[in-house]
Amino acid sequence: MENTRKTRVRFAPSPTGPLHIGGVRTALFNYLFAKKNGGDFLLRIEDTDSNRFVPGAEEYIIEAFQWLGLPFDEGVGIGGPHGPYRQSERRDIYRQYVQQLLDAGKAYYAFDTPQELEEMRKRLEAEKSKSQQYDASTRMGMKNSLSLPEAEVKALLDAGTPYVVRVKVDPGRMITVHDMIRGEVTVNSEIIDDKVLYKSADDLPTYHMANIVDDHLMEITHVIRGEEWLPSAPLHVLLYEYLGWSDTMPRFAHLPLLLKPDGNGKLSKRDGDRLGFPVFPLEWTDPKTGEKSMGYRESGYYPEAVVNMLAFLGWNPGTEQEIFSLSELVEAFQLEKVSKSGAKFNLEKAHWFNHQYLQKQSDASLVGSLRKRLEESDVKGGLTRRADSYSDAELEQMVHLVKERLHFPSELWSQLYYFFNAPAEYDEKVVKKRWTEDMPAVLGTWCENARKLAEEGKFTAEALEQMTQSLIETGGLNTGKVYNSMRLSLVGTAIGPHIFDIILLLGKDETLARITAACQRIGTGA
RNA sequence: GGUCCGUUCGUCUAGUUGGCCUAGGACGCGAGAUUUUCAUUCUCGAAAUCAGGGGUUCGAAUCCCCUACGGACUACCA
Repeated sequence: MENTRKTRVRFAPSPTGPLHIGGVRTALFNYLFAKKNGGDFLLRIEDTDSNRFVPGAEEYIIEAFQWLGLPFDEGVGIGGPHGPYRQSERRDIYRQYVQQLLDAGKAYYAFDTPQELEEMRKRLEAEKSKSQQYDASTRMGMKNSLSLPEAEVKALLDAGTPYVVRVKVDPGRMITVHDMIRGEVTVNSEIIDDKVLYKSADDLPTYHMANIVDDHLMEITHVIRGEEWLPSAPLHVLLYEYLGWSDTMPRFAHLPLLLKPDGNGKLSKRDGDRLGFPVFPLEWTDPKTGEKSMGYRESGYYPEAVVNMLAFLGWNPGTEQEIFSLSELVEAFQLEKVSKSGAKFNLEKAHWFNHQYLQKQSDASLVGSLRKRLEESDVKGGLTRRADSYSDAELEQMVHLVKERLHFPSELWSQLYYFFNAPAEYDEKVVKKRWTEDMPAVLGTWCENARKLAEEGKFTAEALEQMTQSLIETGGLNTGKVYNSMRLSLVGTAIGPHIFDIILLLGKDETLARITAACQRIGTGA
């Protein structure tokens, strides 16, 4: 029977804010598992807490997965035969199953007010009682349909007294969860409390109830979620039993947590702010405070790189391959290979992954972001030529020169700015180390030679290099000093690709102008 | 406090049927090579007595027990 069911998994976030990167990883593992097994990947929105609802969060989640390239087969935004997929729209469905539990004596009404619950906890704490929970050992002292006479319960109900429905957990049973990652986890039912299943506050079930009902109705075969759910998994197993669904209960897999890069503990939004890296896939602006949080997309990450990096946090194929496309990940993925312990997020490695994916991009595809930055500079002024005078082909050649050293497209400008701005000043250290008194004369000759070559139509890398070499040889000059002085004149400091590549892209006129300017300014200024 | 989960280089991890592990790879770090510079690239290197302690065994990172430490959970939140 197990074999005949199609694999179906779900990602079930709450719309309480932007999607955390840990949530993205949970979703990714669900996706990989589903696709590996030819199954479905659903999106269900768990909005049973009206207090924490944040406008825009649902849209954010959908957009994030579009950007990441992890499409859902079914769910909010797509539809499907098991809808609605938003829990707030499933009230009537839940009510029916809560009633079933009530009728079967597996759940009961409780009328305790928040203050009364608070008092109970304080009292039990003062008594140093082993457990401070609402359970078999305490429920008879509270106001509920188990402790109160039937007539009183009916009167309370008829009067419209607010109530919750709690699950009735009988003590003394061993409940075991078969976790695909951790193996068997067994607990005594006495440590499970009579959790609230149905809230009076917003007339909706709690996570525990909604989750079980939906997973059953949506024919979910595997529940793959974060480790924070492991402690409540036995309750869920019990609920499947109470509802009579044990035979189709999904298999569980609890994923290790994503930890802070430094110290211990769960990765949080604050860590991102503190350490300056994105914790969310997309940029997010808090609708209440207007506070902005950075996103991977806006920071220049490639979605494929984010996916690849996330896949390797807590999972490993067991081979030495690290760069995986999505389809390769699907192919290689095995839930059994997910590690048990939490994984610290590593920013350096994230950069490295992005570097790898940036190298796969074509030069032409990077021209756009260079041009955008160029146009911004043009507005500020100070460029040697107007932004629109540069052709795509020209920019593409520049991109080609520096691509291999980039981690992000945004670094293009810091690697290429000198093509667009003549040096405003010259790096003093380089001047001291490389520039000699005879340099103006040497470079003056060089300029004359270059001009001659240009007249002969031989302003090429080969010819220029040959000319420079013979100039050095005949003059008995120091190679490093000459080349670096040229670089200093052209760039302003000692960085960049091969000097003749720079010269060719700068063009004859700009090259000669910059060298001439350097000879005058460095000679006289210092 | 209670319950549960976890613990191999700084970090992510390989290792899962005990011997091929004097513990492998990657990121980062260091050195060297190449280069006119910076970066890239390449090569080499440092880096885990496998949390600690007891067993079992001819032999343990791998099996068992204990301890320590870390984490999660313990709401009418998910």
